[in-house]
Amino acid sequence: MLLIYNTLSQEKEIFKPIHPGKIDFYVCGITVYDYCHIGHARVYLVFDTIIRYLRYRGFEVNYIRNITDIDDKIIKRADENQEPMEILTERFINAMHEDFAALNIEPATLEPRATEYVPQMITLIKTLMDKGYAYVGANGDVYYKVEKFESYGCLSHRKMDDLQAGARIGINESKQHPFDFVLWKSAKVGEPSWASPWGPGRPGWHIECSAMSLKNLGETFDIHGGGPDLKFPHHENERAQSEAATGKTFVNYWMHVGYVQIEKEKMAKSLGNFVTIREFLQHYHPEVLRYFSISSHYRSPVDYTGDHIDFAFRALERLYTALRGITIPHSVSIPSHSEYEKRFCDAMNDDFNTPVAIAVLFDLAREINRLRDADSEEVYPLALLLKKLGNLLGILNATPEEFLQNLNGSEIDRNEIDRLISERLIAKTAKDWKKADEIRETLLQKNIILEDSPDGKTKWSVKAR
RNA sequence: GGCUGGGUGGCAGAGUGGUUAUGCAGCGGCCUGCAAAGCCGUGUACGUCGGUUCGAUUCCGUCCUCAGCCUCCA
Repeated sequence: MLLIYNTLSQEKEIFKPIHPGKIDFYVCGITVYDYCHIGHARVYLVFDTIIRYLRYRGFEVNYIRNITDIDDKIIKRADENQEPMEILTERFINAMHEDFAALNIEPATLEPRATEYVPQMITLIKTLMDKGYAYVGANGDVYYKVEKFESYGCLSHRKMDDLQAGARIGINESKQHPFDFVLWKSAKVGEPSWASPWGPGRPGWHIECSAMSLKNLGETFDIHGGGPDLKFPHHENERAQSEAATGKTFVNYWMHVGYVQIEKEKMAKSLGNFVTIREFLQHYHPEVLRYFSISSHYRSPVDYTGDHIDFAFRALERLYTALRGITIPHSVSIPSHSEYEKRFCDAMNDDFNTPVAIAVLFDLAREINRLRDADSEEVYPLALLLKKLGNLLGILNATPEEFLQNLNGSEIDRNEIDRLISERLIAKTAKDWKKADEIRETLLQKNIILEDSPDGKTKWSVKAR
């Protein structure tokens, strides 16, 4: 039994897919006009983890994650850069793919681009016009008539009356109601445009996702996810458009991830307080960001600080240390009915409780350490299991050495470290403890920590910053 | 002002009507040339004030307080 918290009902519900064994999953993707930041990373890392787990549970997951490649901000940025919009979007789509790949986020099953679905959007807007849910405003833009959709506000749990018309929304005389939102924008000079029954123009943001999901997943599908800031108005509007057009339930389960905050404030492009994924990866191993993203529950906000990133690093360090130096014989297989795996699944089945699932990993690591200290053969199946469960969460994919000796952002190189260790071994053999300790201290100053093994060898790792 | 979600031990972070995760840090021990790592042991935690209850951190109400949304935003 799998429980999923549904934003619409605000309750955990037993998950029932429309088609047994198959899940249609739509997540709103990126508007491509800049590099992705840590806030984006968390959302897509979270859904990646969820989808990995669903697939492990045997579901065939059809994962659609769109790209918004036509939008006001894109046009503005292209204009600022004095470059064609397509060149700009292509560049940031490529950058996004690089970043996501670096984070080991599995590719979506399909990645539709808004500009490829303009005919479907026009058809959808026509349907809304025919049904009386849309009108052409005085300025030539086409608007959605919010008041006609009775359950408008249900998803974001607000009533039309509470929305305080005009309080924070500028008065637009072309609209019949302040909350009516644009479906089709008539073209301005020099802007990209498509022909339509309402003249040349371009689609509004919300209609994109309605059209792309309708085309690829049908009128009703299982799960719709996205960042928390999309709940209102984007998802509310999507729902209003889709349900008005088809007369069917749009989505069965709505999922929203918590914010990434920085210094107790939301991280956002518009606030300029963001750290990009690629900046992060210059200093840290990608799994550190993943661990940071899933070590709190996906619906909770998390605060991005150096300390919290350190915690994530240290936690992974412990897991990798448990696996370090264990060479698993090929004959060993993963235990089939492990209590650890059961606890792990129980946690994940409860609305993807990754913190509890991770706690199981640590219990496993402790057991591995114990068994290894006791020279027990039993260590091998458990090490395999730890790797398997870690991989399900998208961590422990590297070798312990790759992770523990990740020198990104360090000021010392591998050869220098090896040289100093050799020098120290000579000193140690001569029982010159003073010199041996000096070398160890020198390396520690550069964030390299040494460990002497009983067999006389010395291992090194990078310390948390 | 409306809506949403929080306030848990030194920090982070789960969870539960009674047995009180997990990680980091601390303390004691084992191990080590010394360390590190690891192992063993160790901590009168649940914002306030009331209520329900044999018993509440967990349920209900009050209050205080934090964050987010109500405009583009993952």
